[in-house]
Amino acid sequence: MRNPWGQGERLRLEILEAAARLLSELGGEQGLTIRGVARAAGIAPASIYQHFADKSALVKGLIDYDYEQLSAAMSAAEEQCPEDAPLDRVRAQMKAYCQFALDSPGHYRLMINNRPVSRTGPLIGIVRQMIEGFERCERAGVRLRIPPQRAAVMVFVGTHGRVALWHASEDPTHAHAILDFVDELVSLVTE
Amino acid sequence: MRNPWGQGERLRLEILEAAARLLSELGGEQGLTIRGVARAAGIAPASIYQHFADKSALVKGLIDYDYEQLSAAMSAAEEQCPEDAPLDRVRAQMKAYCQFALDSPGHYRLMINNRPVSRTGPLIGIVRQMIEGFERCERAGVRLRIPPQRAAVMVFVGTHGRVALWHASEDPTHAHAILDFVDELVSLVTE
DNA sequence: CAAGTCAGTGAACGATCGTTTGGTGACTGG
DNA sequence: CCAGTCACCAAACGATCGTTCACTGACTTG
Repeated sequence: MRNPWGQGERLRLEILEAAARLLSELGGEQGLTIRGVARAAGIAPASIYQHFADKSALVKGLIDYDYEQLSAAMSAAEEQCPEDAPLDRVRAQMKAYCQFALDSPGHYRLMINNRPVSRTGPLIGIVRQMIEGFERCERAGVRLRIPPQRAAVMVFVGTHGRVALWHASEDPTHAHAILDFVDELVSLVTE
Repeated sequence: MRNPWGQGERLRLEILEAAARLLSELGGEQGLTIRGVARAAGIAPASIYQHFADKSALVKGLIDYDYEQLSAAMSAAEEQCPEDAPLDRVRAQMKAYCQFALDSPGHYRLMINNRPVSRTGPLIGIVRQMIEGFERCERAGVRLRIPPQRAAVMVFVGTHGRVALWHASEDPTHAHAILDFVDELVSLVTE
């Protein structure tokens, strides 16, 4: 008997990567089909079902895959900032969030719209990360106009709104405008 | 020859209203089909094509219909506020915007996602309305922390972000939380 | 009354989708 | 070598979709 975790798991990942590639090309979940993913992965549609129970399982796997990428990007951006500049760390985190949304609009929309924003979902984890960031700011002496929880929600929600409208735009302004918006949001919640 | 603008235009409206009803029930454009609209309107699917060239024309008509409703609701809310309280007028406008998005999530998402946010689109008109509101505030002596254009964009974008996340939530908090968020946004851009 | 116009319809076409099935070929342990 | 296991696939099924077409019946016009 062959080891089911050797080739098996590797192909599962290859399918997810093919799905991610396809979603990036499509720019939306319209057209993200079993047949399309199979074509992108170079296998037969029926083979998908060897690794995923059904389409919703594949989409769920893809979303988990994407959240890992986003979370890693945000952590990396944070750790690239000096420890003694907590506000810069918050800004860097949020800008990494934006960069992901700008680079992969299809993925971003899929994550937001196809995964209920529950109190235990991955999005809430990101917000909590932001809250901790603002709490560190306050402890470091940064004056906030509102409590750190509210500041984090405000910056996060505002950023999401800006990114969502950018996605809906037919004439996307340059990315730096979205990143500047993050700075503007942060400066609004600080004194 | 019968007058083509008698029964004809009336049935066009009935189809649009049936489509609006269906979209409200569905909660999303998934399932908003020619066949479904025809069933909701009590006619045959083929009859739709007597009034709309194709499905995209019907959707476009529905979106226009929705923007009229939203714009009217915002204007009505504004005019219900006293003339000498410009900040309250801005708040009332934005809350009417929220109320529409909360009452008709399917319509709201359709409007945002299926109509490119161009410099001449209906959404920009709403933003412009907000800008004028904040300019009136400034002339009336209200102190803003940022220029009125930026304040309007900030409040509008933040509100959209909050509403969009509410739509994605599986456990929708009560509507007043979203309306409070508008107040919080306004208080952030004022001194 | 006859001719013409037009909204409305039932039935079908072609495409696309998720999913299932039965079989094939490569590889395994004994 | 042989029986067993498993990944993989071609083909098909059933459903749903947008759209087209030939036809009908009611109405208007002359």
